[in-house]
Amino acid sequence: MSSILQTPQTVTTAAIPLPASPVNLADARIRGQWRPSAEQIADWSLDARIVHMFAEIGTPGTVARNGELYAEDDAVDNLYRIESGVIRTCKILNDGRRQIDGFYMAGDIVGLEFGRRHLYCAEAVSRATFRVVRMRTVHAQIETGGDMSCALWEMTARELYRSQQHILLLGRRSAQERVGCFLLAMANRIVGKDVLDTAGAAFDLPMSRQDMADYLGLTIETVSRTFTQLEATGVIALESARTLRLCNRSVLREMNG
Amino acid sequence: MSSILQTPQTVTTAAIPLPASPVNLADARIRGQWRPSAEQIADWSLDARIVHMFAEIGTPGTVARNGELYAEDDAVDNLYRIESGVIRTCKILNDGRRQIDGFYMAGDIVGLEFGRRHLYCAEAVSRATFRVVRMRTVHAQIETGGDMSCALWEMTARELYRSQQHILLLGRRSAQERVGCFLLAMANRIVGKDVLDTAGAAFDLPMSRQDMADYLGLTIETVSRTFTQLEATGVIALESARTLRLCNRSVLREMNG
DNA sequence: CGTCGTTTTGATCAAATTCAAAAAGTGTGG
DNA sequence: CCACACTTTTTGAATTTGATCAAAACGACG
Repeated sequence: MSSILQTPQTVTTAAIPLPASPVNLADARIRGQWRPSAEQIADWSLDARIVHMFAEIGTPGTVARNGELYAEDDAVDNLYRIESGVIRTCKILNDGRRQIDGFYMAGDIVGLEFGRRHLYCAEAVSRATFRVVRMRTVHAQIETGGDMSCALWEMTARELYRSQQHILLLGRRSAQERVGCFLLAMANRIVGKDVLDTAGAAFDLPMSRQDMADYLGLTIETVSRTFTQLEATGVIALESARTLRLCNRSVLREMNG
Repeated sequence: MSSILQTPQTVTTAAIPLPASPVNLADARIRGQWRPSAEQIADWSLDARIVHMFAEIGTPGTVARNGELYAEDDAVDNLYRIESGVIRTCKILNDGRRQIDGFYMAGDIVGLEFGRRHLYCAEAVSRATFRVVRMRTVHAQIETGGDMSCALWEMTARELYRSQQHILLLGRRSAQERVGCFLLAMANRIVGKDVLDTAGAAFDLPMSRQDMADYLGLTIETVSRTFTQLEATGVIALESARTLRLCNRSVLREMNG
């Protein structure tokens, strides 16, 4: 395919300056890992339509700790919106190794897959409450031509983003970095994004060391030891096994690469 | 819909300023990883609408080896459909560590993200040809109410599926298992799914050991040694560094867990 | 108080990385 | 076709990280 004409419009190379952007790139790079840039997040405002759908036609429910929302290979026919508690999605290899794919908390949507059957199961880390709608209903809404399918796309894209960050975490990071990134992300998630510099805010980790290990691709002992190290170096302070404070966020942020 | 753009475009490649840093640049990601169940795959027939869109309004283009389709943080404004060659998507941490997110081959769609800016860059493992359409055009199609948004959802869901498999690979598998799974997936992708038991078919790996290492979260040395081991145990046969045959697929399949 | 599940700590061990160098493969120009 | 430069791949030895095995400490709860 010999082409003589080069249209500079489409394909950019490293040599071509990026379009001017309000976002400081260096900054974006620093926090690239766990938090999408503010800009990115803004783009992803979850369609209010989804929220309303759950509020209006969702059926409330609860799961006890370790209870199952659905199992691996179950048909995909419900969509859940978590209202309280924490859900984990995970897969168990045939020799017993477990990989946790993600943790879902209030406001998160669980159960969204395009295929017919679930690849991962969904279980409650702690007792959780939620609302369910049937996928059939969601599909019906799509048929009506609203922008429901766009909302589904958005949600799936967000999941994809999380997965990609997770890949980065598992592929190229040390145990310290994994735990550090995880804690920073959890803190942001739990105490909120606005208290970035309120180093003092203590919060509770909802999941066990084993859950963290299975999310981070480490053993429970390594996770525990890493906590001890991070405490020894003053990066975090443990008030109890599950309650901690981030004392040095900049160190944690650096771990983000 | 008459095509507005018909001029083939070429991305200059030889001139791409790849810093000759000590950092090794490895290549990209694999589509069709880890075999979804046949059922799963069947559900995911890619909307023919997308294919036709590229055929009709896509602008052809090429990238040379190591050339860039887009960089990290570039605006998301094109969608690419690969026609030949291999593309990798990857991210480089600030200390030079690289993670390859996926490898894309003929028929795959590259560049799909919901956010405004790319999280990963896309580079050519080998000279590649493709067709581009502007995201703006795609969005316009969505507005018209067709099922384009459903197709986008489908594609994103497929990406998500692959990412999740990748997580499983990186989180809980040994070097041998990683390489084994990878080779099986590549063989399925390259020689086709129908020759599952044609153990003898030799095929070429399009990417370097470094690329594989960066995809698998290993070092290049470990990948190389693992090849040697797999050959020694008769699981694979290496005709040259890049050409191989899978001699014992059942062993490889077991590595999948 | 005793039991059970979780977390921490300790002592090895193994897998993968790192550092270093040789070998094999590619491309160029004479 | 060969020599030379350069890149990719393989191999070796030493080192490091995290895993494994084992047991103690801690906490919640009947």
